Amino acid sequence: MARKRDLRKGSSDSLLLCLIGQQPMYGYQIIKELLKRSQGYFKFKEGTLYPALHRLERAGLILGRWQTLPSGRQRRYYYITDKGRRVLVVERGQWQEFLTAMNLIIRPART
Amino acid sequence: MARKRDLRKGSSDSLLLCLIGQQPMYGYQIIKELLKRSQGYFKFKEGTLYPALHRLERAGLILGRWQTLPSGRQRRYYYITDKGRRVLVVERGQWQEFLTAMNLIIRPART
DNA sequence: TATTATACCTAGCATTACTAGGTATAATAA
DNA sequence: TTATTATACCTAGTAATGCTAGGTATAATA
Repeated sequence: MARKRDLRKGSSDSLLLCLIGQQPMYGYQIIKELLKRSQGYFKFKEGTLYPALHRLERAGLILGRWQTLPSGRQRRYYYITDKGRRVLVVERGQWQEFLTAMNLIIRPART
Repeated sequence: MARKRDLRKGSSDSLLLCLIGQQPMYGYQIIKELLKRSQGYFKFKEGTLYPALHRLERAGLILGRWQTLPSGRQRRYYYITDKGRRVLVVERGQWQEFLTAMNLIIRPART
């Protein structure tokens, strides 16, 4: 049972949208940021992250722009779109509903 | 984006294990109970539930026993096993860790 | 008699996290 | 100088799982 892996299913896209909503970021940076901010919990793999970013961009929730550093290195920065912000609000609500429902089962009120 | 569906991925098995740990139940009853206790949130489909129960049984976390009602109708009651209880404790911890990590990203402490 | 509720099951689809590979440059260590 | 590590992007294919859509069968109700 790959529990930890599966727990993340369905929350990854929201997590990325939320993070990019706080500040534009590029892929490699997102991996490092999630690792740091979650105190080591979220170890996103590239095979998870990049396809997820492409999904979000195809859905119009984020927008990627190539940026060239003085060194010549290329980075693709992602920005949240207006649509992305609207979806983020909805997803926050859905996340809360999900938590509420989970708690009703996991911690049933004593009768 | 099938968000609600995906949010459940990875939590379904734990949810079922938790419920059966509270009281032995049969499949049809579990669907009704989850719907009732979650105030309408968890609408488990049969195509989700029964394969999940079989997974849990194959993993030795629950045990199914056929029971015949006076009417002659057959029900398969599932009981949590000792192994199931141990796994449940672990999964509870993993769930909490996951929530903690999510909150660190979603609700970053103001600096 | 027809419909609904009960009660179980499964094959196949869609989605997604991950493995394992690839390309390329810059910085650092040996 | 050369090798390694870090940075920075990408994708094909695999495994896992929720769901659709079908199936079987009985009991209760309209």
